[in-house]
Amino acid sequence: MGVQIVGKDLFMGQRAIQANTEKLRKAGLRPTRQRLALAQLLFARGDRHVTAEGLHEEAVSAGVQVSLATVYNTMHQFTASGLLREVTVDGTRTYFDTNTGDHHHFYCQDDGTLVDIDGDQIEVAGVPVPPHGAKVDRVDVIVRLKRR
Amino acid sequence: MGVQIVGKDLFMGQRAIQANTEKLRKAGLRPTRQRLALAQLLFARGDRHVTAEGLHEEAVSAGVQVSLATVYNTMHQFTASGLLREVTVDGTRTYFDTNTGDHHHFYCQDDGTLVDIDGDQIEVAGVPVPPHGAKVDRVDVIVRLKRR
DNA sequence: ATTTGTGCAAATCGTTTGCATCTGA
DNA sequence: TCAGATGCAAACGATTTGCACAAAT
Repeated sequence: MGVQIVGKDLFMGQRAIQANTEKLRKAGLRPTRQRLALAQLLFARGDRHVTAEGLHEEAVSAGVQVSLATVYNTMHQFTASGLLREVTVDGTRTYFDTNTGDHHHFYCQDDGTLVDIDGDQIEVAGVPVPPHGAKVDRVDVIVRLKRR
Repeated sequence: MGVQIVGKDLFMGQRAIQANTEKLRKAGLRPTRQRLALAQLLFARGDRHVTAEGLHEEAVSAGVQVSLATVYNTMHQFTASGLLREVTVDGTRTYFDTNTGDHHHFYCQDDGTLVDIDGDQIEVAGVPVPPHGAKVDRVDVIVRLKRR
């Protein structure tokens, strides 16, 4: 007991299933097996930065049966529902961030690593008034790092 | 007089050719016909944000014979030489910015437009010390806009 | 039962590369 | 002359899409 079989995937505890089910429901998404499993991988351990490809590999090696296309779809749905946030730093790959709060990023250009910077730490002053008919959606600060 | 034929392209004045030739030489690049033409398109009128695809179209409709592959190569060479700067905002396309000085950007998410924000205007305070062995290469601020 | 999600494989898009051919110094 | 630049077309990798099938309410 305490472990329920989700399809063929037995890595989620009863608690986790309930928590994620509720999280998905609140976001207006049906708690399917794949979404539950992906949510578990994404949200179980703190803040993460993942690519679709990366999450797919993780899922597969955790024994979750899910296609790469579904991972892409799911991550976009999660993003649209506010469960994830897209981070664009590199052009060649899209990162998804499980931290949807106010924060910024270090981006290590040498190895493609992302590290959060708390929103409280950085202050951006002097943002000009947006052009006519537009309003500020978000301000992203990316601190690009290179090897010393 | 005043207009020299560059291959089949007669849109560059003698002055422009000389100016761009020198600019390329200083950057350590041989002033070929294509590079001269692209430099002219890029640098003739103030600060610009261009995609490779966009610049290629411009070149073609200006009567410049150049392939898309060469435009890509050239823009990367210009970037490596400090004549251009790459701006990553969208993931699906790479923008090149003729403004290589200290500045930031408005990004209009609805139509993909970029607008410069002067470096003096914005101040970023509180950037944490970079992780071990890394140093700050650059700080990018992207103000994402949406329609009001 | 009806709506919504999933998987697969093919299509797409921007970008890069290999290589034979030109061209500027 | 001859390193360096160009063009073309093919290769590429990440992402998206169309559609038949499966699962959730």
